[in-house]
Amino acid sequence: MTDAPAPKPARPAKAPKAEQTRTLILETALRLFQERGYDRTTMRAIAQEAGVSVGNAYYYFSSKEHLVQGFYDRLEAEHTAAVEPVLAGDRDLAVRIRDTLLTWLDVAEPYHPFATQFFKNAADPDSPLSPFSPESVAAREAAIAIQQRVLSGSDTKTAPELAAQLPHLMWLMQMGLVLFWVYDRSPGTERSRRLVVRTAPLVARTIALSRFRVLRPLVRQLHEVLEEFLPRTVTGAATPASTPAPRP
Amino acid sequence: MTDAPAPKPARPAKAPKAEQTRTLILETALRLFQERGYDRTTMRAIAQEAGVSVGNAYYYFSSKEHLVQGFYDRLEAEHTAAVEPVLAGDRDLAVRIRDTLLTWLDVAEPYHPFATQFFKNAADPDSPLSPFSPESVAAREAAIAIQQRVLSGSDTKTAPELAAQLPHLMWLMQMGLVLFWVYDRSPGTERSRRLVVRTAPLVARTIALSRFRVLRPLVRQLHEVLEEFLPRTVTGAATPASTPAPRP
DNA sequence: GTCTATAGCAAGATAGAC
DNA sequence: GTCTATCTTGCTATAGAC
Repeated sequence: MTDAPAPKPARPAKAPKAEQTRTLILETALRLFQERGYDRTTMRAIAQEAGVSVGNAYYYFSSKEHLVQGFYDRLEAEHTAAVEPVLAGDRDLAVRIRDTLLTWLDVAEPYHPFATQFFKNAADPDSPLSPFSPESVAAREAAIAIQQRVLSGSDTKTAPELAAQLPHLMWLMQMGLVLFWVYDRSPGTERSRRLVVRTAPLVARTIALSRFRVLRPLVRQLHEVLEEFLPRTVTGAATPASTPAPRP
Repeated sequence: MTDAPAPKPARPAKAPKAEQTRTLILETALRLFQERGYDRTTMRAIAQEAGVSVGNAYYYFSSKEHLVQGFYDRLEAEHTAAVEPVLAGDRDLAVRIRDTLLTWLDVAEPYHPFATQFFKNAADPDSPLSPFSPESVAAREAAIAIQQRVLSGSDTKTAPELAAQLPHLMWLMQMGLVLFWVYDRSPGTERSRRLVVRTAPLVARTIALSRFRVLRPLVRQLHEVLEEFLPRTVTGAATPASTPAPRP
């Protein structure tokens, strides 16, 4: 292979200049968000700081919210990377749950000041930033996949009925933690960490207990409720034809 | 006493004119919210429709959000009234939980279209509309008090350790339902109703089971976590000196 | 296809006069 | 307490340069 010195790359991921501008705008926005907070960062300021026109910023990101989606994806990617040692480590379920969530708190920590500010947009059902929105499918599925590995890599056996639903359920719990974290004003979000440390064993124990005889009818009932109300169990593979009727 | 014909009233609840203007603005706003939705109701429109200036509207309500607080309080009052027969009725816990929540859904139903629009503001920790904000204490305590009556009026005995915390916990669950309801796009929010019907027996059963031997350590652990993380157990009466350190 | 410049709208919020 | 005028900012639109 002769190495081509030409600056003309065979097949750039996108037009290189465009991608560059796009990244520049995103980076600038994220930086300003972190410096001044979401609300106090105007589109004008982002454009100016990035050295582009307002129109150009809107050319790449059709709204201020869409800029945040970039942050969203980055956070998920960072967590996925950072949590790897945990998933490959200890097999004790309580430890795995705890460390997975603590890792998320670590990764998210630097963004806490401005995350709280745009969180309200994430809570809007109509916003693309909502964790339940179609735009967030990728990040959501990645997060659920992590929970699945938390479970499957542990030495705890789960009630077979719940196996397929537990990762999704645990993701919901994680959303609860995010909610708590957003409201958490303690220094270093110490309270959120403490909540995780205290709750993880509780959750692990509950999962383990779900195989107990006495709890069988309860678990069965829970299974049915989840079956009906969870959007759809993880990764289309499992549970082929269990929904009574497809919702249009 | 000579009756003074002067327009100077002895001690009106507030300056009468002021109170009148305030109420007028609030009623107008609530009406417009219901007619057009939250976002599409401008402060200009509210002011115009109420026959006052924009500045005047802001004199009484320092932001658009503060206008919604009025709605908040009204909803809580309506629920309190409507739920009375339920609280005085059947002693079966599952039934009480179910009907209390169904009643809430009934009361809230007319507001669903615009409630979803301002919900995002309620999710902002810094907003006075947040259910956890100081401004919402009144509505929150009222809601928790209802849950307390749901429990105390039932024939189910609860684990003594959890007794003081359960109402608060059930209120949290109710907040979860509200979240689901906000996202619920099914006709007549039928899915929310179904969720209540399916979940209420599950919750009642879990509460009943909490007295079981096997679950004792779990319940104890749960108690400790709640003790630490619930803002403070209902109505200052109970649990006098259990917090480790008062947060400033 | 990428980008600038600029003008303008809508709507939340504020200042200061009366 | 109330008003008018003004500011701010997210967002759109257009016309045109490269």
